[in-house]
Amino acid sequence: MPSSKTPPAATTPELIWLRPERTGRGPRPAHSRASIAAVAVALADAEGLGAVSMRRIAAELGAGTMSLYNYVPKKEHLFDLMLDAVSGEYRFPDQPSGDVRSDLRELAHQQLAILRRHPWAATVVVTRPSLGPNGLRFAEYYLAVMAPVPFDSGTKLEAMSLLNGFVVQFAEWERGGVSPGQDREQGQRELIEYMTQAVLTGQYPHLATALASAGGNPSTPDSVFERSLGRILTAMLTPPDQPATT
Amino acid sequence: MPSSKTPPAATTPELIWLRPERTGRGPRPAHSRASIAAVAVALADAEGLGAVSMRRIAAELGAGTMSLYNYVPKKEHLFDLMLDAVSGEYRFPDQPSGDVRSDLRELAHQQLAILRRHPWAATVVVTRPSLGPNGLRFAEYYLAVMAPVPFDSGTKLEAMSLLNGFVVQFAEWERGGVSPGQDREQGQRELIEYMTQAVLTGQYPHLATALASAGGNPSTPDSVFERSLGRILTAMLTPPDQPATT
DNA sequence: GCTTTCTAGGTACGCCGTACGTAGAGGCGT
DNA sequence: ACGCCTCTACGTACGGCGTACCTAGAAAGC
Repeated sequence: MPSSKTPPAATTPELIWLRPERTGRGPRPAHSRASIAAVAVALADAEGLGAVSMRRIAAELGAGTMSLYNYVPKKEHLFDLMLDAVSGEYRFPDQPSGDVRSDLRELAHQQLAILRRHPWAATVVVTRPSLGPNGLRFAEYYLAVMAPVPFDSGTKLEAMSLLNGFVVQFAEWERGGVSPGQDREQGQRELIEYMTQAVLTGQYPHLATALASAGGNPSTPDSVFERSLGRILTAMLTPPDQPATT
Repeated sequence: MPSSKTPPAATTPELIWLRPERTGRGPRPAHSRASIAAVAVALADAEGLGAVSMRRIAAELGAGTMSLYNYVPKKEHLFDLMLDAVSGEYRFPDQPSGDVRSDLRELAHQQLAILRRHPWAATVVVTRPSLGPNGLRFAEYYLAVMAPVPFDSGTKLEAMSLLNGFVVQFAEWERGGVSPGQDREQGQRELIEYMTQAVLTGQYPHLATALASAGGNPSTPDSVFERSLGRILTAMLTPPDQPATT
């Protein structure tokens, strides 16, 4: 009776964190998930996400292309590893300060800093929100910060998504929404040119006045972030059915 | 003196909306940006964003691969066209109702409906926020809705980003953050499995309790959307420096 | 020591985006 | 009316991609 051999385990898991990095048999691997992730992160930082290919990473490691597949079964998993690697850059205090709002603010600032250091990460996190060990650390600390707030856990996690989503969107917006090698300056200029000439058709009166008055106050990205963050925090910490209307 | 021949116009614009669709010379084109976009949208709806390739679209149109490049100079521009095509699905009333909050709510619902009809659109909009004619229509109507609100235009546009960003993030989250052909069910199951076993290590006490209490109330996606939307609206409509703390 | 299980890596397939060149159609200036 | 000149259509080809599949050989367990 083969019952002690573990039930067939179905198919091998798709989630990389469920695959053990090493089983103990066979030759010692020459690399590790961590080192692979580090190389990939460095490459993406230097040349953009588009430069990250299995071949390239393998070459950078001095390995054969296909050897990489022993560590990273699919390219998507590489992104998971990269994301979790940069999530390791968070620095959490041993204890939340007790001031929920300012702790959340600090968390958001760290997240923004990380996304600025690794601009590709915003793109990745939005399309592949995988929760590796460092992602869990983040969630854990976040929940610790939120401990004094009297919401149920589901609501707290919804609020976390709200906050994360905002920071990521902001980072992506700040990047100018440009693809790898593109010139941000030119993109901005052309967008303004297009909007200006669209507005001249008279079909967009409100946009016209908005555009006209926009020239005045060129507020810095940081101040925009600060203001919007304040709003988001307020929204997060408002009891669920507070708003009077609708 | 060649001065009447128009100044060199620098380089051809990168923004597709700045390129005239047709100049009037030469043979009549057999296709149009609109028809191309329609084909691409249908294909992405049916087989996912990954199935959208220049070759495939051209084939679907009955055209040679390279002919497509007469209409769409780069693949990225194809995404711009697709996005603006689905943005054409918005239905705006002639006049805002005057109830800002409920008009914004309606706008958000329409946006969510569109993103549910075209799941790929969330991914695209986040990496390539291009503003085509229909995008401008949206912004215009949004500003009309916001007309009674006494913020300056910059702040209103920031608020729009907040709202858009939220809806997009929600749609992406709802999709389960899975890549084209992936099985969402399995992804969810594996994620839960991983979190469960991670929590068992005792390193994540808050997560543990959150996970334990989460089993109770399996709130529907719609109710989550509704609640979070309410918070976002509150955040948007709160005067910029209202919050007392920090 | 034998077996079993792992790692390393080469080869090859079918995709992709797109640079470039050619052929011909049709509007415009004269 | 005619010719020019610009535009469209599209085939060919290049370099790159992810990865399926296969062969060797190294080390851990019995």
